[in-house]
Amino acid sequence: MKDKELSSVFLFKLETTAKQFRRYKNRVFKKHNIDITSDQWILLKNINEAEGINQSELGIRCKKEAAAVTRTLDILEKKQWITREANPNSRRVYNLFTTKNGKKIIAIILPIALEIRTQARMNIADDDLTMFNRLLDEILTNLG
Amino acid sequence: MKDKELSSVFLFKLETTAKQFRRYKNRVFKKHNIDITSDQWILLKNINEAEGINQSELGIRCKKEAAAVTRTLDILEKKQWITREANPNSRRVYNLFTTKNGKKIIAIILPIALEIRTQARMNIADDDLTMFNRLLDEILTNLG
DNA sequence: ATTAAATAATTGATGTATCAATAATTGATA
DNA sequence: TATCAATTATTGATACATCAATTATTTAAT
Repeated sequence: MKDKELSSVFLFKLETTAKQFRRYKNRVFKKHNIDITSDQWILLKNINEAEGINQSELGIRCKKEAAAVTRTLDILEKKQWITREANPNSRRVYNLFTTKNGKKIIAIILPIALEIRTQARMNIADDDLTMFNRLLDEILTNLG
Repeated sequence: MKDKELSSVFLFKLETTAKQFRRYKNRVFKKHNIDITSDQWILLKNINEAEGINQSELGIRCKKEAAAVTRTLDILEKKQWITREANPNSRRVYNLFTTKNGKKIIAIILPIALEIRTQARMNIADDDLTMFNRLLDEILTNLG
């Protein structure tokens, strides 16, 4: 492949694959009749893994902007899967917790999420994934 | 790295890198005072590479849904960079063409787009890119 | 202690993604 | 040829991404 082609193809493919992955997750959730999106799931899971985390930390952890975090949390709150609790030490901060219902839906989704990951990496060896990760890191650095 | 980690890390990184790349492009365009987004650019460039193409073919080529194509073309049309011409053989179809202004902006953007690609693949060898492409194809197949 | 700077979260505006439904037209089939 | 199916494009609804601006609060500096 020519140089120019190689560079544009891999970047295009990077974007379309990421988009396809997101679409795939959303469809699998829907197929299981779970009313959640892939982005809502990322936040929900991460709150559960760090109960009490605040919004800005959650945004850093999930690589989402504060504005997006705010709005997606509104949805999760409406679904009663999380709560925002006032932080006793700072009135600016909300601490985030999953609710009982939240934990229920997490328990349902976890095995499905595993299936999704397994499917996505089918026929790809660990070594290749490691290499893949390294290249993604390199690209991220380049775009830093 | 543990198996589970490896699988979830690489998928997360795939998505965040794609997102970062998109953000990067938009910022570079803005920095050059060019009023275009990365998605508008993809469509504009592809119309130019296949003048007369119709919307559904353009969508396939750019891996975008018809609805998204329609709306982004509305924007490009408003900016007077493209036109939708009635197809004489089928009243359902519009043929897409870049305008004079469209070609002007394309000429301005092309070298910038090259810079972006060059920056993104800095310090990455062709062989690695080829391998990277193969893995992306594999993942795409898995999610097909 | 006051003022200035930084931080946490929200809101508004615009653009894109996706699904679902629809309109208009064309193609296939019986 | 009349009907049914497929195709092309659009629109509506909802969610997310991003930038910019704003509010409220906290921290730092003078």
